[in-house]
Amino acid sequence: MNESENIKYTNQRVEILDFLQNNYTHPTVEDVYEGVKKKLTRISKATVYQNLKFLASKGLIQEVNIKGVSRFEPNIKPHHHIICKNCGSIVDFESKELTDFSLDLIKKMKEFNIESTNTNFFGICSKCK
Amino acid sequence: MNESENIKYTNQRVEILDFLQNNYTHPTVEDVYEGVKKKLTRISKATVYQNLKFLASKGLIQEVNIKGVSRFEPNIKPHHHIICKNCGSIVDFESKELTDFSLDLIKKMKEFNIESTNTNFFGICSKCK
DNA sequence: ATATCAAATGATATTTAATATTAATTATAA
DNA sequence: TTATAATTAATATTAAATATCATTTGATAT
Repeated sequence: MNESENIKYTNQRVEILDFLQNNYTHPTVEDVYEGVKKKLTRISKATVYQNLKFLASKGLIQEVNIKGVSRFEPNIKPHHHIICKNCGSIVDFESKELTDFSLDLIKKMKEFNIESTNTNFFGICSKCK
Repeated sequence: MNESENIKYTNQRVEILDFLQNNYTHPTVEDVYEGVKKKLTRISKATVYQNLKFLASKGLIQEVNIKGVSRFEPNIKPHHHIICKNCGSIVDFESKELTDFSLDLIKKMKEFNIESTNTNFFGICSKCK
């Protein structure tokens, strides 16, 4: 983190960030809460909510909403998601090519000031088929 | 609708479908409820929920989840969305080119059986900037 | 035209995700 | 070490969505 920003490194915050940086399954708040509780048994779910929002606002993690629920991931590079319609599992798909293609296509849209783009792919994963 | 499927055309269902087919603002359930209530004053919100789900399952409308809330639209062709980060307004972006490009890119992903794709563009709309 | 019956409705209760409030606690910098 | 601003934890509240179920309705066969 950026020392000029005066960020407090509390135990809770460190554990939440650590949990997420070792987890590429796109966990929900509930998942993070359950995971972190193993080390910090007295942590409150509100703290998990607050810190996930906070860490995302600082750009240290990324929030992604899938089918109405927020999920969090350590991969902060622009990327896309492949989502299983059946089990809901999510896999990252990094493709600068796709991001660039999308942004290039949208340039003609003068009314909107486009800043970012992301593509979701829906299908059936190998486990489910 | 498909007559072989034995679908009941209730007043409520017809009004909900009609409301949506004249509305390209991607209304929420609440929006649809408020809109339809003008004609069917005694309609229940549960009925709106049920019918929107039903109509989407029949492919007559499309459900899209933006920032955690479900929205519904009459445009059932594959398309993409441009979303204002500030006011939340949503504009359709039809581009077979982008859909095809995306699907073509993902073909190498043998584990997943990809069926569809959609891209969200985030930015600031003309009103907000 | 009427009876039948599965489907749909509406009212309400419940669940779930997320946010808000606030007193007590804690991390940092002076 | 102290001051103080941020953070925590517990709880309350809100909002979206789903579940339940008695009653009603619409399509079909007669």
